[in-house]
Amino acid sequence: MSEHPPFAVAVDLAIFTIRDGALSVLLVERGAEPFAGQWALPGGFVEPDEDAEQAAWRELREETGLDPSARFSGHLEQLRTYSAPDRDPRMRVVSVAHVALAPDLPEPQAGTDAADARWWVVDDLLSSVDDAPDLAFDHRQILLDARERVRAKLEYTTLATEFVAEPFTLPELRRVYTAVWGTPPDLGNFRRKVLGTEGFVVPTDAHGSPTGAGGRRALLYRRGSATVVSPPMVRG
Amino acid sequence: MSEHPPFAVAVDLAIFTIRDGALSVLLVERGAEPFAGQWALPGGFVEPDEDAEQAAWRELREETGLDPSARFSGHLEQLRTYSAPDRDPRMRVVSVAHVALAPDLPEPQAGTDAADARWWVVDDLLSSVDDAPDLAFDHRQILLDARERVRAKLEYTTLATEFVAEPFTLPELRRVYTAVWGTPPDLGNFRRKVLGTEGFVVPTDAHGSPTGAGGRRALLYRRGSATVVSPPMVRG
DNA sequence: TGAATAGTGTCTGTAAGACATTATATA
DNA sequence: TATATAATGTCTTACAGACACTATTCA
Repeated sequence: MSEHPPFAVAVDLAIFTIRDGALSVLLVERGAEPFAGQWALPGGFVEPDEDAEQAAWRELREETGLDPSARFSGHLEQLRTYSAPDRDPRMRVVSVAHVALAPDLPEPQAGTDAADARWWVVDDLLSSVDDAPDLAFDHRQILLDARERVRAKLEYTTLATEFVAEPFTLPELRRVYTAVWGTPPDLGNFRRKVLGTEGFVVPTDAHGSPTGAGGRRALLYRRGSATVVSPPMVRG
Repeated sequence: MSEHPPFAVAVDLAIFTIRDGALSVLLVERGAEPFAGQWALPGGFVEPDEDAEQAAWRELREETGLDPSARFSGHLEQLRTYSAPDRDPRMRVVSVAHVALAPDLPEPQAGTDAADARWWVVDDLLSSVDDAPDLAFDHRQILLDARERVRAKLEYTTLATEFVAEPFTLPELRRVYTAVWGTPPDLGNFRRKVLGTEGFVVPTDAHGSPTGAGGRRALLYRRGSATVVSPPMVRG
């Protein structure tokens, strides 16, 4: 036990957002071996003076091209660590995977060692549609676990509000659940649950913009201070 | 980003059991620096040919002195990874912490580099009672997170059955919840929930042993195939 | 018989499921 | 006006909370 073989420690990120009503994830096309030309979750190595969470924040800023000084609107949390001995053909690398949620980020920029970067519809990636790429490393498994984490957390937390920009309407928030769970929660019951959970959302006195297709204009809300929903919302 | 500084990767284990009605955790007294003489969670370095989970199983067998060939009755799962740059004064070590649950294990044996090993009542360790020791490294934080994981998982999974040896009685199972949550669930409601959840427990036709103090003898059950409890049990 | 423990039954309140209905906007 | 969307209301059912009651064992 006095041995401690050298490892590299990396972070990988599943950065989710809702685009066109679909849960989407940011992938980068690898420019270097291994898996050059294949799509992968963004990530990088942990530096000597930072912990995994700091490294994840740094990668998040780099990959999304956000101003480092700008306050990130969204959520970042550790998912789990992947450590199969052969998960990277070059050497022994353990990856501390993270999940990030954000409202409508700008179109991504290809990073320094990425050939390209773009948003993908998660269900397309995971249900093996025709033109869905194989993901590099064990990133398909990470993405599966990350999606399940997000699905589960929508049930018993207020995390869904991290997917919408403030101020937001309840129909917008409901579309988050629809995208993540694949089926829309009942309109009336959804409103009852959200508005009946103290601190889930706080009302403003303003109305949203016209919907474009006609129809009543929705009221606007901001995030409340509550983080847990008890009893949980249930998946349709 | 082509650098990847060398790290050591370790696993640490919070091994829980119920002893004398109290949630208890196995600690080892460190025999070597750093933190020699202090109490710590058992753990060790990940070997080149194994992943973190395999390393955790190996450490679990070593620390509990179980026959490696014997089937372990219990549960092991990854908790989270701790990676603060200064968490080990010797060098850069990231630790993939795990949680293990087991019914009444035998008294532990001190391992090769541990001066001693014993069970501690978790609440005594975490509420800073007089003779409660400071834990080595960041193990107090790991233990806090591990306890919260166990508390939460009792709510929405059948994990409590991993704390009792088969066959078991419902009063025994109820004492698990009492120990973990600190307050006993209502007797009748507890039975209704457990028996009403398909596959939580399966009845046998046998009765348990006399209680010693008089009283009706409880029926015996085995674990069912269900893993989730929905809607969840709620903490008293 | 009385104390201790295991097990059953019942009333009540809360909240979810499944709708129907009303309100406000645009074309 | 018709249509589309947002918001509210209502009836029913499932289930948890609280607690009373019965059953079985030992001293």
